[in-house]
Amino acid sequence: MSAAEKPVVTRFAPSPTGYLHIGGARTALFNWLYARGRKGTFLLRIEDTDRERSTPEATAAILKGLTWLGLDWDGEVVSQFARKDRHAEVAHEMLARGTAYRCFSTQAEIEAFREAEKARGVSYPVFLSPWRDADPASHPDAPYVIRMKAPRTGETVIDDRVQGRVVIQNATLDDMIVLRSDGTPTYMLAVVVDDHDMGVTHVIRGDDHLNNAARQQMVYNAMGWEIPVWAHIPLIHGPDGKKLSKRHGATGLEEYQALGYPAAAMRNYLARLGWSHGDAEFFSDAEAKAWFDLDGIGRSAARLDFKKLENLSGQHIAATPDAELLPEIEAFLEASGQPALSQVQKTTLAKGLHALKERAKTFPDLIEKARFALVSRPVDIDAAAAKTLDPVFRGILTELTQGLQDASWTRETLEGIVSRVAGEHGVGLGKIAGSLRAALSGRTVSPSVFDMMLALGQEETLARLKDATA
RNA sequence: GGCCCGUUCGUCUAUCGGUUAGGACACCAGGUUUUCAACCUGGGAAGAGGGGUUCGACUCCCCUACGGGCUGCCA
Repeated sequence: MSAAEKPVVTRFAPSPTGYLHIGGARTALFNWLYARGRKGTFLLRIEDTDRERSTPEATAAILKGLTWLGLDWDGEVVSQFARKDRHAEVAHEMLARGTAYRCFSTQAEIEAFREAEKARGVSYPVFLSPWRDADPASHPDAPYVIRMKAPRTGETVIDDRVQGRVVIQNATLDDMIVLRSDGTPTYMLAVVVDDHDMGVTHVIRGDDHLNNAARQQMVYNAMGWEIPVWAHIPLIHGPDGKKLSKRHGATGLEEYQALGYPAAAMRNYLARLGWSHGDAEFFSDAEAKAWFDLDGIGRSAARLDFKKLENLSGQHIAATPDAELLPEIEAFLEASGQPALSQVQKTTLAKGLHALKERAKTFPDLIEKARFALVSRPVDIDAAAAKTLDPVFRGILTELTQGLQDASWTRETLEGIVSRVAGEHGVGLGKIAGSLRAALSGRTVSPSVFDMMLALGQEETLARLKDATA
């Protein structure tokens, strides 16, 4: 059974040298969707073999980011560093099989070689170790690295599900080091050993690894292991088409959380970046899992488009049931360091949510629009709103207040009363709504006045009206 | 420098030799409306350039340009 026929096992393997990059998040999403849509397994491995740059904080940030994005992994998180003995073991097995050899060339010698070659005009100096076929009896008692005995001629073909058939001339590749002189494994060895041991069937990763795949495939061959299905996906660029960097603002996943995009919207947006399923733009996780396929992945780099993310965000907020939305809003408040909602605020917000979510694009946007429900009396009325509360309209509002005193608190009744009062005074509904809006929210921009009255309740509504007309 | 990958509206993309090159976001105009949004209708907007192959190329091949990646005892 080939890797393509076995139960799917994918993995996300970030190196813990910083926050979870938006590009990495998408790679994780693709792996997750592929596995989850096929009843497969999605594993997580932290590539922490670079002891200089790896930090526990970065690992924690990555796990936190994935958790927020809703990408759950199976089993324990694997630490690549913890598996170093296994890596060394494989390197020595390669030695025993004759597919690797000890190389005693020093870094200084190799550097000197490269310099000399370049000076001679050789543009791609391939270091050929003199120890490749040396008699072990001639080995000095000195530090050495273990190099893979790579084929010198012919070509290595990467059969990639996204990039197609990619051919690399073996002559352009040197004998890569699999085990350093200090006995630690290099990345090229570690990934292969780990992917093999973890049973990974599909390697879905950024195309910055496309060239590496050729050398890694050689390790699979050297060990007689089955080659996984390769799928090298294009990278994500900033809005300007250039490589993603700090300068573009939001490059870390946690920044998107702080910006107030729902995780569901993030998954939807990221999935559409480089992948498509016909004309599907707005979809659920269930649909994404059912539709996601390697064939739908594009071959060119995509740019980040915050406008589209925002639009999708608004659609997801509107589509989320109130009962699920409220906890998400509270989580956002906490994540962005804002004060938690009081019981009263929560109750009022919950009642107005159905109307608010239709008009908000992000959580901060929703909070802003929910201002009327979050402030307490006396409501602060800004200058523009105060203009609508002139003596004439205050009189009308006073009358309206009386009319609302014993009203049954339903939309129909409220609309009836407000238009009746408007009619009696010969003013348009718009004018009276403006004053009402000012009294209830203190602003000239707010949700529908009826939605506000319903969310606020009779008691609070009347109290705010009395405050404004006093 | 070398090797590898890529190039359809401003952006994300559909198209898998024959379409008036479709959709979405954004933008513009109009409509609706108690404000703002939302919503509805309409509009402008694309195959990098040049050679082939073919009855016919956005689709296949080559070259150029541009963009990206790799080229470590980093991952």
